[in-house]
Amino acid sequence: MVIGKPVRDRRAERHEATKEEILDAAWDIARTEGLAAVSLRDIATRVGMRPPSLYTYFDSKLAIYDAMFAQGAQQFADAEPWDELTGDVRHDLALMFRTFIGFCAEDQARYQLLFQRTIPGFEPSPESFAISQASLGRVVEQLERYGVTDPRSIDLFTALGTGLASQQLSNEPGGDRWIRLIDDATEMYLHHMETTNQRATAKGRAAR
Amino acid sequence: MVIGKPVRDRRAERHEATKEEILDAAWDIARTEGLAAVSLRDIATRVGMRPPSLYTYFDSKLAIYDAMFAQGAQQFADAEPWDELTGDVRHDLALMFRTFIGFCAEDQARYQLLFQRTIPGFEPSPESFAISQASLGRVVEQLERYGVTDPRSIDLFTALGTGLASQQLSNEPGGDRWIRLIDDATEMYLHHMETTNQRATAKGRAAR
DNA sequence: GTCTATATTTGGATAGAC
DNA sequence: GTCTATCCAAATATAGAC
Repeated sequence: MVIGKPVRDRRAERHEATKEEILDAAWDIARTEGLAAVSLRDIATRVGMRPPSLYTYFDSKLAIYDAMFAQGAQQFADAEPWDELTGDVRHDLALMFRTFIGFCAEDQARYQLLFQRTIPGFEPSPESFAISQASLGRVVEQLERYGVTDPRSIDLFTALGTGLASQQLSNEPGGDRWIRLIDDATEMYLHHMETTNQRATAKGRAAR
Repeated sequence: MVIGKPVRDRRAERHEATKEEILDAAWDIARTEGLAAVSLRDIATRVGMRPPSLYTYFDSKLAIYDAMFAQGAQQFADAEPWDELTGDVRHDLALMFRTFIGFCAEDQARYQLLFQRTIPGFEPSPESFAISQASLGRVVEQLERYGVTDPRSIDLFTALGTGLASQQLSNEPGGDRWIRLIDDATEMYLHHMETTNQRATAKGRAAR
């Protein structure tokens, strides 16, 4: 009788689990001490290792930042609310704003890592960057479905979302002073769509 | 005959001049290597000193960051375009956007230091912070002159400006892709003013 | 896979001579 | 005011034993 190869690689699974644990510790530090304050020493302490042992899992500190970037970008992709779209422009735009701004406001460190260049020497690998680019692409596609095809209007949309998120985070982290402006911002942007060369879809207009 | 006290204190003047030199060096490093990469060692090298000598001028590294913050806030105050206002709402709002966004886009490091919390452990002293708060206050006053008294609308204004600046800096530093949207943003915001409880002043309306 | 030991660099800060 | 000397701590990273 022949013994088959095991289907699961328990060693690899364990390895992956430990990598996750290390990243969790790194996020903890980033959130409490600041993204730039992450150190191998502190990570090691939290996971109960000595610093050199981390090199079994990551090639360098920047590799850890990169893995964090990939995680954050994936979380962003997972947060996209495509299954909650109703076809009503007003509702759907507000939903997109809310999702983006909520995601940003949820975690300042993650926002810094994903959307700003704050760590000297760090930039995401092409693979990690691709994840976040894909998410942005889906936002653009969705806007286009509502007739927003002018690149300038798309840029204005992202600027509005970023502005609300950025102000919320830097002036009142944890609060909702700018989050509460999402409906106003949506209304304002809707009017912009209607008065430039943009057209809301028939369904979108009908729902008003 | 009595010899009067010297009017100028040459020693103090020299001291101030050296402080400026040190801050200039710090800005150079911040702009080329990143704000977080500023170190006493590098500053000292650039000004031709040994690191300990810097303590004659500043009590600590954070004190240097604080002095940089004060400088940046003062530059912001000086950049305010109050003498270029015409009384035309459209013109003046666009001018305010352009001034703010131009100021931000000019220097990423300065933007980071003034408007974001990116250096672990740093926060501006009350004196330095007051400088930037005063500038913001003058912006608010000006908006109020145009009838924008609703705090929510004021917050929406700052969010729009911040969003354009932020997107410009993080996606296309040195470019003008979002800067070119200022007139569109102004138009959009103007309509928001007109449709909420805001009123443009008679003079502002008349000029349209 | 984890450790000890170690290298190396960097960094902020102080003491005290000149 | 500037320097040397020094401290101390933190930080990333490697070598090699277990």
